[in-house]
Amino acid sequence: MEDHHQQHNPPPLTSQLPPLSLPFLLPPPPQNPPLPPPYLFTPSSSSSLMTNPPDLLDIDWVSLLSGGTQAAGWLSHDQINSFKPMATVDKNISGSAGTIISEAADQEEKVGIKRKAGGRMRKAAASRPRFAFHTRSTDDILDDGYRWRKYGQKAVKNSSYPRSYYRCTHHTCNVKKQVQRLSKDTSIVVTTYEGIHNHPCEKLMETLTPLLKQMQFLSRF
DNA sequence: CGATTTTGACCAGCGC
DNA sequence: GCGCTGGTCAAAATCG
Repeated sequence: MEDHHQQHNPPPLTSQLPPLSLPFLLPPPPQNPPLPPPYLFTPSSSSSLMTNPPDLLDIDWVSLLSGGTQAAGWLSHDQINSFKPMATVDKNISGSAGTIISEAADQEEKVGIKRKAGGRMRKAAASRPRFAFHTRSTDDILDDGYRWRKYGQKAVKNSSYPRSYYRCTHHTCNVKKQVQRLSKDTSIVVTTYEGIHNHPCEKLMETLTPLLKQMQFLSRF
């Protein structure tokens, strides 16, 4: 890994700005179009995943980037494009679009899962927000601005492509995601997020820091 | 040399 | 109980 530009020394005025959060940056959710029907994701039955998916038109970046559990707003292509500067998401999905296809919080609670592996007890993932979405992309990895470390890969039934398991590299963050390419339509990548980031998006902050400095400078006049 | 990826092993849940 | 499957661990390999 190279530098992460962490030795930026912001001017004193930085501390006077309001705390930064993603919803602060996002436009209000549009009234239309209506939400598509929910597509439930059952961890133990990947074969039933995404039968009859909705059109691959829009992606719910509000939920995706804020780690929310609600498909609160469906964004137009223009709105998606307007987000390009705030994250490098578009780098890997340029010419592509995606959509939230499921929102399955409390799944593990429902089935009462307390897993073990390698002889160690795992933390029960109680009420971990979990949702999946499609992206049409040649790249398996969607650059969502966070840093991930791969901790496993598994061949799954009824799919000719393996499923990859990633964990957020931030020390205190326990967010995970699974990435899998659809065998039915190899141009589609299914990404499932589990949990909520408890830290800001590094790339987002990198992108915004110079902008904030500029705003601070201009606000002095 | 630290961070990340790869990959085989391990384990729990589920269906039969 | 047994086999199958999915999720995770951790040592080794690889990368930058």
